[in-house]
Amino acid sequence: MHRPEQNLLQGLNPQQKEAVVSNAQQLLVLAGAGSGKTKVLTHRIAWLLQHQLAYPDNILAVTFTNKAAAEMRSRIERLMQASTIHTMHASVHEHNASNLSARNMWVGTFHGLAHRLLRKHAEEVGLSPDFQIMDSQDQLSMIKRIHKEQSLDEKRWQPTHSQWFINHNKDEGIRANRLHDTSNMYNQTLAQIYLQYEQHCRRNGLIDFAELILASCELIQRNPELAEHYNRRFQYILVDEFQDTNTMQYHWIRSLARHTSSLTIVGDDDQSIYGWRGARIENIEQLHADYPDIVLIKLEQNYRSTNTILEAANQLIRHNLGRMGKNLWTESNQGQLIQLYAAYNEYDEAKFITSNIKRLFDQGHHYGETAVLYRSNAQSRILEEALLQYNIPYRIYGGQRFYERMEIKNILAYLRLIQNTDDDSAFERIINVPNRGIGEKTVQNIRDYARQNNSTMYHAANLLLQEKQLASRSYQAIDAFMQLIQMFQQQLKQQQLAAFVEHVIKTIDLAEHHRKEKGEKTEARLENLNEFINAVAQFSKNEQATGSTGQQDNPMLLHSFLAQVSLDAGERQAEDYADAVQLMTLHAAKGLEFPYVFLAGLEEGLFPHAMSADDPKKLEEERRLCYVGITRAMQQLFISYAESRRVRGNESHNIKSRFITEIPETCFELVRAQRAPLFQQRSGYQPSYSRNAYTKHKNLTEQPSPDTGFHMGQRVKHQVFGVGTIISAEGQGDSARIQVHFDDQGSKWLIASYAKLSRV
DNA sequence: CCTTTATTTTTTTTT
DNA sequence: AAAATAAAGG
Repeated sequence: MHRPEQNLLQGLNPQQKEAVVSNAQQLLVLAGAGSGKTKVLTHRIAWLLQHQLAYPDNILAVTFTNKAAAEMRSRIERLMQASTIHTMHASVHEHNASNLSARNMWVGTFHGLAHRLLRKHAEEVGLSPDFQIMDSQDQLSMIKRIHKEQSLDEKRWQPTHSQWFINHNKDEGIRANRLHDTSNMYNQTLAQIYLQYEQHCRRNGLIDFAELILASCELIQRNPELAEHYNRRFQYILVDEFQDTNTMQYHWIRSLARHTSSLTIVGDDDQSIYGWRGARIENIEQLHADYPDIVLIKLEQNYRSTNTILEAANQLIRHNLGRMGKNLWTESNQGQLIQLYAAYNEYDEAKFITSNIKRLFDQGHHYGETAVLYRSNAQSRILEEALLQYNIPYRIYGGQRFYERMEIKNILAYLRLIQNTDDDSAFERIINVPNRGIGEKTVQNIRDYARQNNSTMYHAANLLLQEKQLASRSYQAIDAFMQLIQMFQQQLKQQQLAAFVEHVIKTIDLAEHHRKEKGEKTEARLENLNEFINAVAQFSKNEQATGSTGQQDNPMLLHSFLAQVSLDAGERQAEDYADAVQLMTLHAAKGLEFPYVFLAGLEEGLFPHAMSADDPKKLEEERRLCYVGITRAMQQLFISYAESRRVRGNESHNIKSRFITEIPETCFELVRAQRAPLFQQRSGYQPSYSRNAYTKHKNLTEQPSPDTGFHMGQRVKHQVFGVGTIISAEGQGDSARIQVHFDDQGSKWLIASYAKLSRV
């Protein structure tokens, strides 16, 4: 029989062990990609429990994504079941067994946990007890409304900029009333918008993401007793992905930890990729300043990738300055070289990727072993088309999320308005969905009236009805709408929540509404609505099982459902278990690993993105993003770039990404055209359907080639440069270029259609 | 006030 | 290329 310690420490390397058992008051674990950081975190928690250094409710573990939080929770639960923690504790504290449930542990995202704090103490920070969370879309619509109210010039004052301004200040802990720089009109106006925004939020009972963190910080700061309470409770605070924390999140940790709690910080400065969202890589340095005695442990042994992949990653990231310094190593074998493919265009790239996936599948691999990673979501469409054509099952993460779909946002807005009539975003969104004859002018009326009376739009609409200052058509329409909402409010209590939601959808006849709109999305929309009802049913079931809500308290149930929805963007659960290729952005890929990884679109302007080109700091973040991408791969990595690509409707030509050249050539194996010929000389006649690049490309590679094409390695003669050998070629049609190494003149790129080469 | 059509904008990543 | 917004016509 194993001693319990062996269960938890078995298979760990010395550094990992040290991190798991450390009794340092502050511990910083710099954990490279694939070095087993989640393992260390979960095992450390299990270790603390096992040795009775902590009960579950003494532990606070913070991550960034819901996925990571769920993963951590389930791994801890598995460890607790496997080891003898439960029995050991139970024998000592039989009377207190309920404390031992993992449920008492606070494991979650920053936003999720902050939300939990605020729910418990809403009044103390002046929040309405039934406040709701708005996502960035809702936030933007509120800001647009404010801009309209202030009648700001739409060209000069962009709502998105105001949004950035507000969020940025909140992330730094600055409230509107602290903005004293009124030296110029510009700052004055922004401060004014911010102030207005805060008022609107309060009036509507809404808070945004940044507010969750900021308000809970203020809560702790202003209430020494509460601070004391949570301080004593959370004796062990563990933070994952620390490099992605922003100023307020770090503050949040500090205010909960003070000096009495033990801090375990895990992070990797090389994987900081959320600077654009306020993340401060400097927080790692700040940590040393704030806690001089902090113990540093580096995890540098990688258990994930082959030596080749690791070498590429190491060499790439060396181009960043001011790193904390870390060099990953592995005992694994060399592995295969990185396959580098220069595609003509994005379709050719997609074909390269799909045909390799197909090949891997034919060799007996599962589709699920493969991931395709890209810089921006827009790239997924072409890949998707190609995968469909090859009949390869795939799953796309991110992009259009479930709860962000229009039809879902609409039904959510109904539910939000039913739950809280002060929610102006919800009110505006659905007052005329489906069409009930309330046009822009009437809405503007309500908006103005609300502003005059400092009230919410729902309230203003009621006032307008009472005062009968409306044209009879609008009067009837608004009256009907208000009665509809009131009726729903009463019916909410009379049936199961899911049934109620179904009832709402039926009553307002969203099915008919979506049938009327053009396009072929109707079916999908209705399916999504059904899925939404299922989600509600599922949620109700879970809530009732955990007993946190009374059985028949529908308003409460609806309230917590809405809160959950805004915090959890809603990954599609459907087809979760199907064997499918995984498509996602590089950001979404962090923390994951796959045997086979394709990095697509490594072109200057796309990756690194043009937005980052002029700022060295941003460029370094792009490089870290690339580093993250490379280190996702376990067995083999494929990198591709396209010579030309359609961006926002028009074609653009880009050179290959600097990141490719920063990786040693010895790591690569260049993939040339998969089938001869390399390219075709443009013929005089172009059939009309060849405007579709995909069709064109298909013709190019799948039909036997006419003899007019040139081949790699072929000897050719140029009128000026003389005789040479074809060493490379790119593009097709007009843009087809070839690189010829001339015997006397060296290598030159030539446009195939102009060069007038003759065969030797 | 609604529907259809023309025009303009889009900035990349997400809790 | 798609989505959001503006303008026109009914």
